[in-house]
Amino acid sequence: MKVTTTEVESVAISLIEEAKDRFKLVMADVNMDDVNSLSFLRKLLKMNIPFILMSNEKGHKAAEKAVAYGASLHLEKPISKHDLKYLWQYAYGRPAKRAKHLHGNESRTYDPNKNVGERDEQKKMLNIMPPTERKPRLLWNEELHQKFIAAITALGYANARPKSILTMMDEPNLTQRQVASHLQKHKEHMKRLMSKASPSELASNANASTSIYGKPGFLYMPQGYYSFLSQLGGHTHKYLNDSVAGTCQFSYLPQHSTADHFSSEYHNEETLQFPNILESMHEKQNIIPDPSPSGNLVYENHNWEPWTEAARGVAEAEIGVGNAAGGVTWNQQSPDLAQLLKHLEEEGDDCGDCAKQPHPDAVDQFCEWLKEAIQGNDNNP
DNA sequence: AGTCGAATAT
DNA sequence: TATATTCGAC
Repeated sequence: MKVTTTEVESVAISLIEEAKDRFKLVMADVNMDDVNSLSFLRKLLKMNIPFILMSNEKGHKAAEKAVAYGASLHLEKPISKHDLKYLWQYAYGRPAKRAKHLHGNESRTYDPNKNVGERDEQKKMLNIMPPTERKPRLLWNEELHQKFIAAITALGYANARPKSILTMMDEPNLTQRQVASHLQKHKEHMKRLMSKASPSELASNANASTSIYGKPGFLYMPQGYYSFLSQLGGHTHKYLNDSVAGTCQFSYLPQHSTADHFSSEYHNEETLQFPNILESMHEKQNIIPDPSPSGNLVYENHNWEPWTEAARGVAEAEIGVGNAAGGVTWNQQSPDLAQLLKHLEEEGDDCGDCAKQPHPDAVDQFCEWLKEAIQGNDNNP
Protein backbone atom coordinates (compact mmCIF):
# COMPACT_ATOMS: atom_id res chain seq x y z
CA MET A 1 0.00 0.00 0.00
CA LYS A 2 1.40 3.33 -1.02
CA VAL A 3 0.97 6.45 0.99
CA THR A 4 1.04 9.96 -0.33
CA THR A 5 1.15 12.88 1.97
CA THR A 6 0.58 16.55 1.59
CA GLU A 7 0.08 19.45 3.90
CA VAL A 8 -2.23 21.32 1.63
CA GLU A 9 -5.81 20.40 1.03
CA SER A 10 -5.91 21.81 -2.47
CA VAL A 11 -2.88 19.76 -3.38
CA ALA A 12 -4.59 16.70 -2.05
CA ILE A 13 -7.61 17.37 -4.20
CA SER A 14 -5.64 17.90 -7.35
CA LEU A 15 -3.57 14.79 -6.66
CA ILE A 16 -6.70 12.75 -6.35
CA GLU A 17 -8.24 14.28 -9.42
CA GLU A 18 -5.14 13.49 -11.40
CA ALA A 19 -5.21 9.82 -10.58
CA LYS A 20 -8.47 8.88 -9.08
CA ASP A 21 -7.85 5.17 -8.90
CA ARG A 22 -4.69 5.64 -7.07
CA PHE A 23 -6.30 6.69 -3.85
CA LYS A 24 -8.46 4.36 -1.87
CA LEU A 25 -8.56 6.27 1.32
CA VAL A 26 -7.81 9.70 2.64
CA MET A 27 -6.69 10.32 6.15
CA ALA A 28 -7.03 13.91 7.11
CA ASP A 29 -6.00 15.76 10.17
CA VAL A 30 -8.31 18.70 9.95
CA ASN A 31 -9.96 21.17 12.16
CA MET A 32 -13.55 20.16 11.91
CA ASP A 33 -14.67 23.65 12.69
CA ASP A 34 -12.70 25.09 9.86
CA VAL A 35 -14.79 26.10 6.88
CA ASN A 36 -11.98 25.40 4.48
CA SER A 37 -11.61 21.90 5.81
CA LEU A 38 -15.29 21.32 5.36
CA SER A 39 -15.18 22.18 1.70
CA PHE A 40 -12.27 19.83 1.38
CA LEU A 41 -14.28 17.06 2.91
CA ARG A 42 -17.21 17.81 0.64
CA LYS A 43 -14.99 17.40 -2.36
CA LEU A 44 -13.82 14.06 -1.06
CA LEU A 45 -17.38 12.96 -0.64
CA LYS A 46 -18.18 14.05 -4.14
CA MET A 47 -15.28 12.02 -5.45
CA ASN A 48 -16.45 9.06 -3.41
CA ILE A 49 -13.19 8.66 -1.59
CA PRO A 50 -13.63 7.39 1.92
CA PHE A 51 -11.83 9.42 4.50
CA ILE A 52 -10.81 9.17 8.07
CA LEU A 53 -10.57 12.22 10.21
CA MET A 54 -8.00 12.69 12.89
CA SER A 55 -8.20 15.37 15.49
CA ASN A 56 -7.47 16.29 19.04
CA GLU A 57 -11.10 16.41 19.89
CA LYS A 58 -12.16 13.65 22.15
CA GLY A 59 -15.24 11.69 22.87
CA HIS A 60 -18.28 10.69 20.98
CA LYS A 61 -19.17 14.24 20.13
CA ALA A 62 -16.11 14.61 17.99
CA ALA A 63 -16.73 11.25 16.40
CA GLU A 64 -20.29 12.13 15.61
CA LYS A 65 -19.20 15.37 14.12
CA ALA A 66 -16.71 13.57 11.95
CA VAL A 67 -19.29 11.06 10.84
CA ALA A 68 -21.72 13.84 10.14
CA TYR A 69 -19.20 15.20 7.70
CA GLY A 70 -19.07 11.85 6.01
CA ALA A 71 -15.98 10.44 7.61
CA SER A 72 -15.59 6.70 7.83
CA LEU A 73 -13.93 6.96 11.12
CA HIS A 74 -12.72 9.42 13.65
CA LEU A 75 -9.41 8.91 15.33
CA GLU A 76 -8.43 10.76 18.42
CA LYS A 77 -4.88 11.85 18.66
CA PRO A 78 -2.46 10.56 19.65
CA ILE A 79 -2.92 7.76 17.22
CA SER A 80 -1.38 4.50 18.20
CA LYS A 81 0.02 1.81 16.01
CA HIS A 82 -2.83 -0.30 17.13
CA ASP A 83 -5.25 2.26 15.77
CA LEU A 84 -3.60 1.99 12.42
CA LYS A 85 -3.48 -1.73 12.23
CA TYR A 86 -6.88 -2.29 10.76
CA LEU A 87 -7.28 0.95 8.99
CA TRP A 88 -6.77 -0.58 5.59
CA GLN A 89 -10.23 -1.99 5.93
CA TYR A 90 -11.67 1.42 5.46
CA ALA A 91 -10.17 1.58 2.04
CA TYR A 92 -12.69 -1.00 0.96
CA GLY A 93 -16.24 0.17 0.86
CA ARG A 94 -16.91 0.38 4.51
CA PRO A 95 -20.20 2.15 4.96
CA ALA A 96 -19.23 5.55 6.06
CA LYS A 97 -22.28 6.12 8.20
CA ARG A 98 -21.51 3.42 10.65
CA ALA A 99 -18.32 4.90 11.87
CA LYS A 100 -17.96 5.79 15.45
CA HIS A 101 -15.07 7.02 17.35
CA LEU A 102 -12.70 4.47 18.64
CA HIS A 103 -13.39 4.88 22.27
CA GLY A 104 -17.09 4.51 21.89
CA ASN A 105 -19.07 1.74 23.40
CA GLU A 106 -19.34 -0.21 20.25
CA SER A 107 -21.60 -3.11 20.91
CA ARG A 108 -19.81 -5.42 18.56
CA THR A 109 -16.67 -7.02 19.67
CA TYR A 110 -13.55 -7.69 17.79
CA ASP A 111 -10.57 -9.58 18.93
CA PRO A 112 -7.50 -8.13 17.34
CA ASN A 113 -5.44 -10.98 18.63
CA LYS A 114 -7.42 -13.57 16.84
CA ASN A 115 -5.76 -14.59 13.67
CA VAL A 116 -8.18 -13.59 11.00
CA GLY A 117 -6.76 -15.69 8.26
CA GLU A 118 -8.85 -15.11 5.21
CA ARG A 119 -9.44 -11.95 3.39
CA ASP A 120 -13.12 -12.84 3.24
CA GLU A 121 -13.15 -13.24 6.92
CA GLN A 122 -11.64 -9.84 7.23
CA LYS A 123 -14.07 -8.32 4.85
CA LYS A 124 -16.87 -9.54 7.00
CA MET A 125 -15.34 -7.53 9.75
CA LEU A 126 -15.35 -4.35 7.85
CA ASN A 127 -18.27 -3.18 9.86
CA ILE A 128 -16.52 -3.86 13.06
CA MET A 129 -14.63 -1.33 15.00
CA PRO A 130 -11.28 -2.48 16.30
CA PRO A 131 -11.28 -1.73 19.98
CA THR A 132 -8.53 0.68 20.56
CA GLU A 133 -7.68 1.26 24.11
CA ARG A 134 -4.63 3.36 23.80
CA LYS A 135 -2.34 3.08 26.74
CA PRO A 136 -2.44 6.21 28.79
CA ARG A 137 0.90 7.84 28.87
CA LEU A 138 2.96 6.94 31.84
CA LEU A 139 2.59 9.16 34.80
CA TRP A 140 5.58 9.37 37.05
CA ASN A 141 3.79 9.90 40.27
CA GLU A 142 5.56 10.49 43.51
CA GLU A 143 5.72 6.87 44.43
CA LEU A 144 7.13 5.78 41.13
CA HIS A 145 9.60 8.61 41.10
CA GLN A 146 10.76 7.78 44.57
CA LYS A 147 11.34 4.26 43.49
CA PHE A 148 13.35 5.56 40.59
CA ILE A 149 15.31 7.84 42.86
CA ALA A 150 15.88 5.03 45.25
CA ALA A 151 17.25 2.92 42.46
CA ILE A 152 19.66 5.49 41.08
CA THR A 153 20.72 6.39 44.57
CA ALA A 154 21.49 2.84 45.41
CA LEU A 155 23.29 2.28 42.13
CA GLY A 156 25.20 5.50 42.37
CA TYR A 157 24.40 8.42 40.12
CA ALA A 158 27.35 8.06 37.88
CA ASN A 159 26.64 4.52 36.86
CA ALA A 160 22.90 4.28 37.05
CA ARG A 161 21.73 2.80 33.75
CA PRO A 162 18.20 2.30 32.55
CA LYS A 163 18.42 -1.43 32.62
CA SER A 164 19.73 -1.78 36.11
CA ILE A 165 17.39 0.92 37.29
CA LEU A 166 14.46 -0.92 35.86
CA THR A 167 15.58 -4.15 37.43
CA MET A 168 15.98 -2.51 40.76
CA MET A 169 12.65 -0.78 40.59
CA ASP A 170 10.90 -4.06 40.05
CA GLU A 171 7.98 -2.55 38.24
CA PRO A 172 6.78 -5.08 35.70
CA ASN A 173 4.74 -2.56 33.79
CA LEU A 174 7.58 -0.19 33.29
CA THR A 175 9.65 -0.38 30.17
CA GLN A 176 13.32 0.24 29.92
CA ARG A 177 12.60 2.97 27.46
CA GLN A 178 10.45 4.82 29.90
CA VAL A 179 13.09 4.56 32.53
CA ALA A 180 15.68 5.80 30.08
CA SER A 181 13.52 8.73 29.22
CA HIS A 182 12.90 9.53 32.82
CA LEU A 183 16.58 9.30 33.58
CA GLN A 184 17.37 11.67 30.80
CA LYS A 185 14.80 14.17 31.90
CA HIS A 186 15.88 13.86 35.46
CA LYS A 187 19.44 14.70 34.55
CA GLU A 188 18.27 17.71 32.67
CA HIS A 189 16.15 18.71 35.57
CA MET A 190 19.09 18.50 37.91
CA LYS A 191 21.14 20.56 35.59
CA ARG A 192 18.49 23.21 35.54
CA LEU A 193 18.24 23.21 39.29
CA MET A 194 21.92 23.58 39.81
CA SER A 195 22.55 26.19 37.21
CA LYS A 196 19.89 28.22 38.90
CA ALA A 197 21.56 27.88 42.24
CA SER A 198 25.12 28.55 41.17
CA PRO A 199 27.45 30.12 41.10
CA SER A 200 26.34 33.44 42.49
CA GLU A 201 23.74 32.01 44.74
CA LEU A 202 26.06 29.46 46.15
CA ALA A 203 28.83 31.96 46.50
CA SER A 204 26.95 34.70 48.22
CA ASN A 205 24.77 32.17 49.90
CA ALA A 206 22.50 34.84 51.17
CA ASN A 207 19.81 32.38 51.99
CA ALA A 208 21.41 29.33 53.33
CA SER A 209 19.16 26.40 53.46
CA THR A 210 19.31 23.59 55.81
CA SER A 211 18.32 20.08 55.74
CA ILE A 212 18.83 16.91 57.57
CA TYR A 213 20.97 14.45 55.80
CA GLY A 214 23.65 12.07 56.63
CA LYS A 215 23.96 9.81 59.55
CA PRO A 216 23.33 9.99 62.28
CA GLY A 217 22.86 13.71 62.39
CA PHE A 218 22.46 16.78 60.38
CA LEU A 219 24.20 18.14 57.43
CA TYR A 220 23.73 21.72 56.57
CA MET A 221 24.41 22.88 53.14
CA PRO A 222 23.94 25.82 50.88
CA GLN A 223 20.87 26.18 48.88
CA GLY A 224 21.94 24.65 45.66
CA TYR A 225 22.99 21.51 47.38
CA TYR A 226 19.81 21.37 49.23
CA SER A 227 17.92 21.58 45.98
CA PHE A 228 19.99 18.76 44.70
CA LEU A 229 19.54 16.53 47.65
CA SER A 230 15.92 17.35 48.03
CA GLN A 231 15.49 15.68 44.71
CA LEU A 232 16.27 12.52 46.49
CA GLY A 233 13.19 13.03 48.49
CA GLY A 234 12.49 11.08 51.58
CA HIS A 235 14.75 8.31 50.50
CA THR A 236 18.06 10.03 50.78
CA HIS A 237 18.49 9.29 54.37
CA LYS A 238 17.50 5.71 53.82
CA TYR A 239 20.40 5.07 51.56
CA LEU A 240 22.76 7.16 53.51
CA ASN A 241 21.76 5.24 56.52
CA ASP A 242 22.42 1.99 54.86
CA SER A 243 26.08 2.52 55.34
CA VAL A 244 27.97 1.09 58.21
CA ALA A 245 27.60 2.62 61.61
CA GLY A 246 29.84 5.57 62.14
CA THR A 247 30.38 6.24 58.49
CA CYS A 248 28.39 8.07 55.98
CA GLN A 249 28.27 7.69 52.27
CA PHE A 250 28.01 11.16 51.01
CA SER A 251 27.88 12.53 47.55
CA TYR A 252 28.87 16.05 46.97
CA LEU A 253 29.45 18.39 44.13
CA PRO A 254 32.08 20.99 43.41
CA GLN A 255 30.98 24.35 44.52
CA HIS A 256 30.34 26.14 41.29
CA SER A 257 29.59 23.25 39.10
CA THR A 258 26.87 23.64 36.61
CA ALA A 259 27.74 20.39 35.01
CA ASP A 260 25.75 17.28 34.67
CA HIS A 261 25.41 15.98 38.13
CA PHE A 262 25.27 12.48 37.00
CA SER A 263 28.59 12.54 35.32
CA SER A 264 31.31 10.91 37.27
CA GLU A 265 33.39 14.01 36.90
CA TYR A 266 31.21 15.86 39.29
CA HIS A 267 29.96 13.12 41.35
CA ASN A 268 32.17 12.07 44.13
CA GLU A 269 31.26 9.60 46.70
CA GLU A 270 33.15 9.18 49.82
CA THR A 271 32.75 7.34 52.97
CA LEU A 272 33.34 9.78 55.72
CA GLN A 273 33.61 9.19 59.36
CA PHE A 274 30.90 10.77 61.31
CA PRO A 275 30.90 13.27 62.90
CA ASN A 276 33.86 14.64 61.02
CA ILE A 277 31.91 14.95 57.89
CA LEU A 278 31.45 18.67 58.25
CA GLU A 279 35.12 19.15 58.62
CA SER A 280 35.88 16.93 55.71
CA MET A 281 33.43 18.62 53.52
CA HIS A 282 34.75 21.94 54.49
CA GLU A 283 38.28 20.94 53.70
CA LYS A 284 37.55 19.34 50.44
CA GLN A 285 35.00 21.56 48.85
CA ASN A 286 34.56 24.52 51.02
CA ILE A 287 30.89 24.27 50.68
CA ILE A 288 30.05 24.08 54.29
CA PRO A 289 31.04 26.65 56.83
CA ASP A 290 32.89 25.90 59.99
CA PRO A 291 30.99 24.39 62.79
CA SER A 292 29.98 27.03 65.23
CA PRO A 293 32.38 27.72 68.08
CA SER A 294 30.01 26.07 70.46
CA GLY A 295 30.71 22.85 68.70
CA ASN A 296 27.15 22.48 67.75
CA LEU A 297 26.63 21.26 64.30
CA VAL A 298 24.85 24.38 63.52
CA TYR A 299 25.17 26.37 60.43
CA GLU A 300 25.04 29.56 62.33
CA ASN A 301 22.43 32.13 61.76
CA HIS A 302 20.75 32.54 58.46
CA ASN A 303 17.39 31.85 57.18
CA TRP A 304 16.12 28.45 57.75
CA GLU A 305 14.33 26.36 55.35
CA PRO A 306 11.01 25.42 56.78
CA TRP A 307 10.95 22.17 58.50
CA THR A 308 9.16 20.13 56.04
CA GLU A 309 7.22 17.03 56.67
CA ALA A 310 9.98 15.11 55.00
CA ALA A 311 12.66 16.50 57.24
CA ARG A 312 10.60 15.81 60.25
CA GLY A 313 10.05 12.33 59.00
CA VAL A 314 13.75 11.82 58.75
CA ALA A 315 14.32 13.05 62.21
CA GLU A 316 11.58 10.98 63.66
CA ALA A 317 12.32 7.75 62.00
CA GLU A 318 15.91 7.62 61.05
CA ILE A 319 18.06 8.98 63.77
CA GLY A 320 19.88 5.97 64.94
CA VAL A 321 22.59 4.75 67.17
CA GLY A 322 25.33 2.50 66.06
CA ASN A 323 26.05 -0.57 68.05
CA ALA A 324 29.19 -2.42 68.75
CA ALA A 325 28.68 -5.02 66.10
CA GLY A 326 28.83 -2.37 63.48
CA GLY A 327 25.16 -2.61 62.87
CA VAL A 328 22.79 0.18 63.37
CA THR A 329 19.73 0.29 65.47
CA TRP A 330 17.30 2.82 64.31
CA ASN A 331 14.21 4.37 65.67
CA GLN A 332 15.68 5.03 69.03
CA GLN A 333 14.04 8.24 69.81
CA SER A 334 15.19 10.05 72.83
CA PRO A 335 12.72 11.96 74.92
CA ASP A 336 14.56 15.13 74.00
CA LEU A 337 14.01 14.50 70.37
CA ALA A 338 10.38 13.81 70.94
CA GLN A 339 10.15 17.02 72.83
CA LEU A 340 11.88 18.93 70.13
CA LEU A 341 9.76 17.46 67.45
CA LYS A 342 6.74 18.44 69.37
CA HIS A 343 8.07 21.91 69.56
CA LEU A 344 8.70 21.97 65.89
CA GLU A 345 5.28 20.64 65.33
CA GLU A 346 3.83 23.61 67.11
CA GLU A 347 6.17 26.23 65.81
CA GLY A 348 7.05 25.10 62.39
CA ASP A 349 3.91 23.56 61.15
CA ASP A 350 2.15 24.73 58.10
CA CYS A 351 5.18 25.99 56.30
CA GLY A 352 3.26 27.13 53.38
CA ASP A 353 5.46 30.12 52.99
CA CYS A 354 9.16 29.92 53.40
CA ALA A 355 9.33 32.67 55.93
CA LYS A 356 8.68 30.38 58.82
CA GLN A 357 11.62 29.12 60.72
CA PRO A 358 12.13 26.71 63.49
CA HIS A 359 12.84 28.37 66.75
CA PRO A 360 16.61 28.84 67.13
CA ASP A 361 16.46 27.44 70.62
CA ALA A 362 14.80 24.39 69.29
CA VAL A 363 17.53 23.92 66.77
CA ASP A 364 20.22 24.38 69.35
CA GLN A 365 18.48 21.97 71.59
CA PHE A 366 18.24 19.46 68.85
CA CYS A 367 21.88 19.87 67.99
CA GLU A 368 22.79 19.51 71.58
CA TRP A 369 20.91 16.31 71.70
CA LEU A 370 22.57 15.16 68.55
CA LYS A 371 26.00 15.88 69.88
CA GLU A 372 25.27 13.80 72.88
CA ALA A 373 23.86 11.08 70.77
CA ILE A 374 26.94 11.05 68.64
CA GLN A 375 29.35 11.11 71.48
CA GLY A 376 27.42 8.46 73.27
CA ASN A 377 27.64 6.59 70.07
CA ASP A 378 31.38 6.83 69.91
CA ASN A 379 31.80 5.71 73.45
CA ASN A 380 29.53 2.81 73.02
CA PRO A 381 31.77 -0.23 72.79
C1' DA B 1 21.95 -0.84 25.27
C1' DG B 2 22.11 4.05 25.85
C1' DT B 3 21.46 8.47 24.35
C1' DC B 4 19.73 12.35 21.70
C1' DG B 5 16.46 15.34 19.97
C1' DA B 6 12.06 16.01 17.37
C1' DA B 7 7.36 15.36 17.77
C1' DT B 8 3.69 15.22 20.56
C1' DA B 9 1.00 15.63 24.84
C1' DT B 10 -0.24 17.92 29.07
C1' DT C 1 4.39 28.83 27.82
C1' DA C 2 7.07 25.29 29.83
C1' DT C 3 7.76 20.84 30.96
C1' DA C 4 6.94 15.77 30.34
C1' DT C 5 6.65 11.51 27.56
C1' DT C 6 7.16 8.98 23.51
C1' DC C 7 9.49 7.67 19.57
C1' DG C 8 12.63 7.13 15.72
C1' DA C 9 17.34 7.27 14.80
C1' DC C 10 22.21 6.99 15.76
